[in-house]
Amino acid sequence: MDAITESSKSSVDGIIAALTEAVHEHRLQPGTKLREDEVCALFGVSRTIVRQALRSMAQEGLLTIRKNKGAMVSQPSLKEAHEVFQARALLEPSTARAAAQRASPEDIARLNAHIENEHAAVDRGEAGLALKLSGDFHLEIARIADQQTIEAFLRQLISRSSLVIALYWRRRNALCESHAHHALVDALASGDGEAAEQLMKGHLLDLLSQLDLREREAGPATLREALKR
Amino acid sequence: MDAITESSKSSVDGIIAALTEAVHEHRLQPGTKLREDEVCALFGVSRTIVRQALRSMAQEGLLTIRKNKGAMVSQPSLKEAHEVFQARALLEPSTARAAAQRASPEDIARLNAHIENEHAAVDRGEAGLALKLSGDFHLEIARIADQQTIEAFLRQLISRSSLVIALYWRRRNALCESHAHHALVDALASGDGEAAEQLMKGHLLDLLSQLDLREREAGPATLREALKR
DNA sequence: TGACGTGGGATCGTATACAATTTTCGCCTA
DNA sequence: TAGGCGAAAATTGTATACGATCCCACGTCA
Repeated sequence: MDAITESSKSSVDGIIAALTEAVHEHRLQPGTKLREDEVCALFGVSRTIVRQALRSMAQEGLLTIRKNKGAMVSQPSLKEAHEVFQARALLEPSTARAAAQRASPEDIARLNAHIENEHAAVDRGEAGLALKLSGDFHLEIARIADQQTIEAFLRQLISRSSLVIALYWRRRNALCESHAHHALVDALASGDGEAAEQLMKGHLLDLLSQLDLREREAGPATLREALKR
Repeated sequence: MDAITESSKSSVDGIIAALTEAVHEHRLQPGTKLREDEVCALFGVSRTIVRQALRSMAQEGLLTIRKNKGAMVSQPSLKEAHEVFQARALLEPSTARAAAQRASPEDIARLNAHIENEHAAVDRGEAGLALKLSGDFHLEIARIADQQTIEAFLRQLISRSSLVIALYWRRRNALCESHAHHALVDALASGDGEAAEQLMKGHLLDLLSQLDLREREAGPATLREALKR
């Protein structure tokens, strides 16, 4: 975790933003422990502020706090991973449909700029940044749909998707989903809600298929079992 | 706010539970201000704990906190009210379908007991309690579907529905939705997912139709306008 | 030598003290 | 008497102090 020096409206929000970004970009891996004093030193605030930030992120599912054990980046189970993508499958397609109805030329321009940035990040080999931008793309669609409630849920689901991807991503190279994003923008630009809904549904299924969510066979139950040659 | 004396696993969780229940039962109305010291005195804890509880509830949308102004029970706008029910319409029908596949006899018994309690509360004229139980019924279905992620979202949406109902409910007497709940249980008991999904969809539309979510015409813009006879 | 217990350091949980901001109310003036 | 100014009270925001719990290493004893 590098030195982070930023000024924000609220110290708490700033810490949340910085830590969340680090998780989204996979600079903070699932399982990483976040000691309060350490975060205090990094941001130059008291534990009061840091604890507010950590609790807030825990409520969003990004961190896990166990009593007297501190906070760590969450490690979603297989079941949780499935649930996250099932929830996204319920929310995002119809949101894309609504966005198609409302998208302004400025919105389309912004989305295209987003895709540009994704490409640039991929070209520079910054996979983490590309992943974060990909998430932002999905969020932007909810914003265009003008659905703040769903947008808030989606923000949470996309955050947790980052964790799922960190844990269960199959091939490390291929993150070539910008094709799908491009097709989506086309549908949005032409106001074709039905197409946007179907494309989003397919895109999410595609993402899901690139995860390795098969049940791991449980490791040896006993030490004796583990050592049996 | 009455005296609340309960022991819970965590003080914070206890306060959240008590305050949330009070909001659900409409004993705490939208707009009510919650001063920290007041809550401290009621529960016999320090402000540290109370502030944790208030912030947590604010993140769920139940309270609104403005900097240096304190916390109050949220007053959802018309737009927010629409969004809450739109989100429920996306999540609940398919959750009911999933629940129909998984419901055990014990689950059905529990749901029927729920409906009994609702009836009893209505008979005793405790409208607030009946409303809370009605919300719990919907949550129970998500629990049966074994979808913890969606259940968490639904918990939030149902909480906020309580606020919407407090603000926009049309007739104060008729809360006769137990018919709908009964039909839903029948569908769940017979494992008919399709029927459960449709019933839930209809039930939510029915609820929505009982709200008065028409746009209020804006009041006179100027004082002069307001005084014009 | 290894298992167990114990002490100290590290870390988290809660309460309190202090600072900043807002609200209230009395007083003065036009 | 209405309005505005200002000081004090009330309330929230942040930091710090203290207590509880956990973790690890060291030492003792079989």
